[in-house]
Amino acid sequence: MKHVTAPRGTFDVLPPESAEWQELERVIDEVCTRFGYQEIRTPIFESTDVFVKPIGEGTDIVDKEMYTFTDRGGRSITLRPELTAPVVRAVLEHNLLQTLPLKLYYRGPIFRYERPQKGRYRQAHQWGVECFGAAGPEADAEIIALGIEVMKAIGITDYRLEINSLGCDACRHTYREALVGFLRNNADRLSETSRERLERNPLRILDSKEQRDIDLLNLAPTMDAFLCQACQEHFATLRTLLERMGIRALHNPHIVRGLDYYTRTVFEISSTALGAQNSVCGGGRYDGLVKSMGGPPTAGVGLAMGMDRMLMLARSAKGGEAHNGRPRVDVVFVALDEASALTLVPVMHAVRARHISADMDYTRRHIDKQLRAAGDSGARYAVIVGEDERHSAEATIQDLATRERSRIALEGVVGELAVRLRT
RNA sequence: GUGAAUGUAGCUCAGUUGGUUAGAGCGUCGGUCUGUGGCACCGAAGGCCGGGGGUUCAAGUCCCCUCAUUCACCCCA
Repeated sequence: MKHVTAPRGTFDVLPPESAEWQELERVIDEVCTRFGYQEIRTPIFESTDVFVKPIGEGTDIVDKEMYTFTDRGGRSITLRPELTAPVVRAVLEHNLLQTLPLKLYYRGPIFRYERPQKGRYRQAHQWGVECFGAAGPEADAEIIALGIEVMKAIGITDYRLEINSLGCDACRHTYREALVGFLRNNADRLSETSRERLERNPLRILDSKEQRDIDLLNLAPTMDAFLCQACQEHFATLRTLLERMGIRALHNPHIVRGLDYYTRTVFEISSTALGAQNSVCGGGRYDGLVKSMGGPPTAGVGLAMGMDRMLMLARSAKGGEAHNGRPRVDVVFVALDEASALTLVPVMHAVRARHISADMDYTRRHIDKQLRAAGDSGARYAVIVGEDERHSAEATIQDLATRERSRIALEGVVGELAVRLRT
């Protein structure tokens, strides 16, 4: 094994697994479109500034996880670690906020320099949606519903949706003071890492996994008591809407999210099937983000889902299927000699032109082997031509499930297959 | 970035207290069957035992380093 290998934390997607990715991408496109979102594609890399301010200094992503380098022109460039900030950048650059509300979705790779683990990669893949210009809770509800719709469509049923409100700038600030005050007084009961966070990013302590932190937090003041009237109403209406849409959401006052730009609604979807990396989806409202990036004050809500993790969940829900590594087509053409192959190639081309999937084994091996491979691959029909058929301008069509054979004129093959496969 | 476990054929894994030429099942390819599959039987290809160094008469096996994966922490998708 002296080959060059894929870089740490990256992976190749090979067939037949690549088909699962195509299916997931198709579902994302379909559902987002159905909900009135349009796709946006932004560059894989951006100016480093795009991420530093919006995500926030002091967050792990900015402090130690970004792939940042200087290009030949001396510019600081970063491989995108998430997509909300690049989307906002593009929206402002092209003045898309002229027509509100603006509803966009995206999917693609993101990069974070982390120690790899199951469900955590240096090149990961996310899809997500962003809705700009809608301040009301209907937008929050729509986005959560959209996320769940996508999960349902690929067969994920075992998950947990948790929501919380962080309040607006005003009420969050008062809460923050209260929380910090309380934690300072009890600093000796906090874990070491949380004591450090007390100065840099105190809200993050809320979702600590340390038992001693959890115990202490049960006594700490909670956000609910500090929400202003408007924030309270927003959150209450969101919960009512979700309930009326048949979406069960648990209120977890300890959800805070890792990025600085969230306001009011935050939510997370997780599954125990993923081990320690149990979060599949995260999102929330970021009413201050657009303005902080130099745009007009604009409300925004969004969500991001990890495609790698979704596929892991979809797989564990389905269970493994056996494949023999061959492409799956409906019709397999079998030529018994060179002349037959030359006769069959144009016929196969015509079949493919009729949107019927077809393939032919060009190795010209023994008919036994060809039929066996055809059967294993899951094909429905074999079209066989050898010396006999060629002399009478015919082909043998065999139903691979029933083994029934019949001979028909070569020129009738396309029509016959079209009819048989339609049922 | 911290701690731990594991790396043997394309895949899943055996390989004893160090001891001839490193094995099995599945898969792949060929044959039994000069033109009709899934079964069966026979055969073949495929390995610097993750990489490097060391101990030893002798290393897949013991020691050190390194790379990768997995698990937990951290963090998040």
